[in-house]
Amino acid sequence: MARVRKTRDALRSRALQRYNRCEGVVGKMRTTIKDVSRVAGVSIKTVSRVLNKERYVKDETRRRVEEAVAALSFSPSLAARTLGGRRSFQIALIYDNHSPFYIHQIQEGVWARCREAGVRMLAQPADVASPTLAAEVGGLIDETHVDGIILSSPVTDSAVVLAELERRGIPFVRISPGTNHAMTSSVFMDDAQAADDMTTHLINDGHRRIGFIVGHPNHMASDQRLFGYRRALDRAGIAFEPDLVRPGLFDFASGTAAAESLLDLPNRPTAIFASNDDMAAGVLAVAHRRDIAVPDELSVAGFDDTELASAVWPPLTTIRQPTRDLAYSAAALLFEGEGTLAHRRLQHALIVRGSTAKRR
Amino acid sequence: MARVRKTRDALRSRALQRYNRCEGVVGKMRTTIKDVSRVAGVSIKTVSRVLNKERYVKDETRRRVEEAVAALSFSPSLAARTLGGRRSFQIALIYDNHSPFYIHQIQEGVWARCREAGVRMLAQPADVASPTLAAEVGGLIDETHVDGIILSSPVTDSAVVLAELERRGIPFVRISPGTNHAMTSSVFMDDAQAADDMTTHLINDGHRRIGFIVGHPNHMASDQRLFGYRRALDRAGIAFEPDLVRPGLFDFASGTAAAESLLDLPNRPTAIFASNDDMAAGVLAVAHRRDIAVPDELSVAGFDDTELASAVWPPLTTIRQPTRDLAYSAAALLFEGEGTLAHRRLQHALIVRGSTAKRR
DNA sequence: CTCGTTTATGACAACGATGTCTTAAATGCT
DNA sequence: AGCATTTAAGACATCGTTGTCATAAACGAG
Repeated sequence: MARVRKTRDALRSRALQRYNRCEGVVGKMRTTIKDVSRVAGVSIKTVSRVLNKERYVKDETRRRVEEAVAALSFSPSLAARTLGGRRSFQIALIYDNHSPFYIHQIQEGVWARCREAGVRMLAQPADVASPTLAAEVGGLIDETHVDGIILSSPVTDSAVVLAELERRGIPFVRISPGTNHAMTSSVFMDDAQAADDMTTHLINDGHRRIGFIVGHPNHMASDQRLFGYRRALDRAGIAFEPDLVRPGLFDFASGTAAAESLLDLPNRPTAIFASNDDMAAGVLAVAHRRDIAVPDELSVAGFDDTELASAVWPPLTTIRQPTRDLAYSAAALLFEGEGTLAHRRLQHALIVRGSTAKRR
Repeated sequence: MARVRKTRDALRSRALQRYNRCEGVVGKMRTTIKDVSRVAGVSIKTVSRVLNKERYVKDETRRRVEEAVAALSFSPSLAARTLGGRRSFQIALIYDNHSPFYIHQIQEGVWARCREAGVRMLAQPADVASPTLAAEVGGLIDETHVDGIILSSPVTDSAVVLAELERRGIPFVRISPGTNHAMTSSVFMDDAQAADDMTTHLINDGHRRIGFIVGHPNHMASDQRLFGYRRALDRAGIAFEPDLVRPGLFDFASGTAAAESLLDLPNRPTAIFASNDDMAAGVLAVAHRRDIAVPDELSVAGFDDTELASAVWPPLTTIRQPTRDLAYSAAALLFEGEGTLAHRRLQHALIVRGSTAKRR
């Protein structure tokens, strides 16, 4: 037995040497499963089995193959796997979001889960306003054979994209969708409740005139945050004043514009709640420019708790949205979900920092 | 002639109908080049020629094929193209950078150029400190067959990665490399000159004690910026004081830490120049906290001109680094370069905003 | 001890494109 | 008109895996 083993090992070792020599001479040919099978002394199918952790491989055989893989530092061709098999080991993350912080966290979260699963992530920017969006998504799927898709807001609510995905029956998960919650798998937080929490916090601080800057109209979350703001006012018995609500686009510039007009009001608000941190930073800038002390004369609140929230002065009271975790969970759902419908709600948190204070 | 044409068209039209019917019945089989060839009434090779814009296809034939492609909304399988052909229509962008703003712009730029070229971009986070980095990059190349690679700082200066890429002879371009400029294709700006410009600007404003916060030690640009700072001091005949230089990590927290210690000095600086905007924002926060007026009592300067620079108060005087353009150019170089060595230097700009002022 | 079942492995086709080679028709030149 | 060259299109092998099927050995039950 030991004798036989030794001979076999010797044979394999010689095969390895031959292989190495060849590589030196011929130049650079790709290392393939065939090379591995030769070195390990098994068929390519067996190597494939080991690679895919299939059953019915003897421990001893598995060991030999794994050794060969390591010795040749072999990485199987995704293209071949995709073409031959039923999986592509790739998923796509489709987003159209203009906040770098936000999408950075989304990418991070999805990527982390993909890495664990040994799956590649294709980050795909898109334009929800484009009339060719559905075709582009379809093309992406055809080209790459992705096994699944993760949609980030606002692509989550593009009817044409959803229809295209349904038509193809490709698994997908939505991150913070605004519509049809029940129809597809998704991960989300309660935007309305979060906005309600923040508004209530401001009310508890004695504020009665609270300005609100709405988010980008493409994002369903914008409506929900506005809804939460109104609900909190209602509950507190404070009349809703349309004048105190201004449109925004989730970016700094629209935040400053909205702040200017809010602070121009004859009876200006004592607090401004912006639908995200970027716009809240815009409010802070306007306040500074006009020498309005924050938080003494004006409380300012944001939403998202991106890095920006702590980078401005004073640091923003904001809602911590578990962005990275949402993304991670979305990927997890995609991998574990196996086509079943599932939902995951993650908790938000009210983060109180220096930009808000009791009304004086 | 017209008769023949008509008959042909009729035949093709019927083929298309048959195809559509089949799809309805059988379910969802991928649309392949074969389907296109059937509908267009040509061989698959001819379709392939049209797809790849090869010569030797009659205009009339090309038209027919293009019509068929459109009618079936066919997108060729990247996996098959990769496996069969010599190109993969994919490149990888490898980065390890903790500033979301920065990498967002890098991704944006590379992606824009890729889109023009009809090439997919694989965004690949990495860890320069990881001992397995080279192996991971090698694995990436083997798995995906990428046609080329773009390296973003600090991966640009990982000796093991560079060696791996050279060994494989895969085309690559570096964005803002710190070392061996001449050896590989790259796009960059003059970090030393930019830091020199900023320092000189502060000196011209009457500042003599200028604090400096160094960037992340992994980034070669950090050294160069420090070098530019020293050069400007030298030229102005100002003695270099090691006490005025503090280490940083390119993030907000390290900026505040450095600022704290600089402002604790018995004879504190009248200006602080941070090696990037995130750290400069940290300086601003500390100044606010200590009630040090910016820019009246303290001038603060950043570097990069990310969105953060305009989102803080006062907006930062900074160096505009053409990040997006660097990335775009890097991709352009990769596509046009054809293996030749090339370099592209892009201009930086000194952006003066409210965070710096003449020394009082 | 025999027979069905599980375990373990290999042979071979298939995936959907491109590369190479072949062939036929059209064109240009004497 | 005759021949070389260019243009145009197809047949078929190929890329590197996985899926399917076949087959042999080991195992368990009666």
